Amino acid sequence: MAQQPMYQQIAERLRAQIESGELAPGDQLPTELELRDRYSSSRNTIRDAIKRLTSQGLVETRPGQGTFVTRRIDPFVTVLSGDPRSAGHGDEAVTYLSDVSRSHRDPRVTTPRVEIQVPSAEVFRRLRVSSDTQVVSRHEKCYIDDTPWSLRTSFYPMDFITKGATRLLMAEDIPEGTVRYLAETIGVEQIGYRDWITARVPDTNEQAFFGLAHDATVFEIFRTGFDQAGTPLRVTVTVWPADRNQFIVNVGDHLPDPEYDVNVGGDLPDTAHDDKALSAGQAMQ
Amino acid sequence: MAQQPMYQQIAERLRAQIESGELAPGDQLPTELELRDRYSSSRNTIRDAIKRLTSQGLVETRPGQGTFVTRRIDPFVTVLSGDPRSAGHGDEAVTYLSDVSRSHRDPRVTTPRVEIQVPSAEVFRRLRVSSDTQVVSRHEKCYIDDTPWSLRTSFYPMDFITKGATRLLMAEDIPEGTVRYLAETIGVEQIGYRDWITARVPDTNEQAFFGLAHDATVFEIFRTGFDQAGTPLRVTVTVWPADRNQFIVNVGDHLPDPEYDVNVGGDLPDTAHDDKALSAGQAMQ
DNA sequence: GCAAATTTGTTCGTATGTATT
DNA sequence: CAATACATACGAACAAATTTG
Repeated sequence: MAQQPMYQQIAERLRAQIESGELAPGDQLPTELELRDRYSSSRNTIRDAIKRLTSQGLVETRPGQGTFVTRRIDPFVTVLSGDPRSAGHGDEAVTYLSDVSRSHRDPRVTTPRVEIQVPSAEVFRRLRVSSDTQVVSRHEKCYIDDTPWSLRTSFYPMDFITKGATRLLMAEDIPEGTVRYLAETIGVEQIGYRDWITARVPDTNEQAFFGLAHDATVFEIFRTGFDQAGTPLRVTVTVWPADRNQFIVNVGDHLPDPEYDVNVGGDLPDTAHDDKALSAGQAMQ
Repeated sequence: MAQQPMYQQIAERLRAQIESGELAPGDQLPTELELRDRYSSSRNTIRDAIKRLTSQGLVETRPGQGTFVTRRIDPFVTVLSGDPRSAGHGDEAVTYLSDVSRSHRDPRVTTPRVEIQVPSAEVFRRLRVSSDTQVVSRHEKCYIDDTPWSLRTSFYPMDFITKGATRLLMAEDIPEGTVRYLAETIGVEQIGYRDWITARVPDTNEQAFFGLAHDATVFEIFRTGFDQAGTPLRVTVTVWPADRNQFIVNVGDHLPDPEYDVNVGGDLPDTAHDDKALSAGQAMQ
């Protein structure tokens, strides 16, 4: 029976203190030197233990300051199953997990940055243009309450411009939504869309914008809009940090309000994931 | 202009070799001692570099053997937007990214492990039972081609049993599906469901079952089924490793086949995420 | 505004343990 | 059993970021 390495044991003991509430969100952990003395080990072993907690999002370290128990953000909950004929990205309904903070939320989107470019393989496949074709891209940064929320880039075929949808090229918001604008201007109507959901680590830009560690997780959702002929009219790629975003898909009509799922039990759940209870339900046979 | 630390520079150089194909999937990297000599650093610095690549899923190390470029699994693609009246978890359509391997796929589900238990907070809130209520749980392990694919646990209210749906307690598959069984036996019909999508790190059981590192990512999807009265009739929690699973949500009718999104360009895309091309589209202003 | 103290980040060296071939 | 390769652990020194006096 091999015993666990020291740094994992220390990580477990610190984790227990965090999950028991002995170390509350926002609290500073003892310094590395204090922990070294407390656990009679070396500073490097303590650092290995803290790295484990960091990569699981339980703590975050700030150079020159210390290590702190992560304050979890009340997650933003986005409904992906919207109106097939109108929904662009940005038109999604956003719900919140807790009642208390709902009224304080303030979504904000930057003015789009417009580019003519040759898109990535993932995009041109979905837009069904050949790999050396230029397209129009519109890139926006989304915030809620000044917290970086998502990065969104939409791609449109170039011939929408030549057909008259010239406002796609303007670096300004299209208040009525690009879907309606395309319908009114060049008669291209969206009859539905498909979301393709993946997860990966953030690249350097995303780390900087969202303030994420290099080993954090982001959702990357590809939304392809289709017209009457089943032709893609748009591909929107949105990147969302997994530490502050969740998604809902409703299938069928007349479902109860999602918020009803949340607060019925009375108190809010722990902000941390309830690994223990779930593990009990899913223990190996 | 601060220069990057050595271990990050080395990680970048190794990453470049991997993404250029100079180091192909499955290839062994030079040993830590060889890399130490090649980059004139210490073994610990090399190990820090490799840790970065490991946490991003680019390489995996095997004690006693070496470090190898990750072979990416051809992802399993699951459609979440199914038939509102019938879909349980397990009835989803599964698509595959590449044509070549499609015919070789062989999904398999274990015999359910049935328990009477008090569920986690996340579950009892969604099932709308009070926090000390017992429910029936049915837990299954799902494989595709003998690759661990997902862990699924469904929770049903206890009074379904007393009303006559006793097969929920049997540790055996319900071939027609539990949704139809409940409709035929006790007249509880599902009119729709809601999926709630989150991502987190795997717990110890999940690491062991899926063969994941402690800092990998799993999707956790809560599916709540609702009956005619808008009452939850079932909550299914499914855990899917992010390295081998993607999801599709179709909104609107008559969308083209998802597979059409994939192979039109001819060749398959790189198995690695195309960070570069996307970053170019999303660079900071 | 500056210097000192504190705290984490990086890098090296070394030794020993464990897994695999 | 021996050789190889990664894993753990300790110690040390200096760098960089932040706070404090």
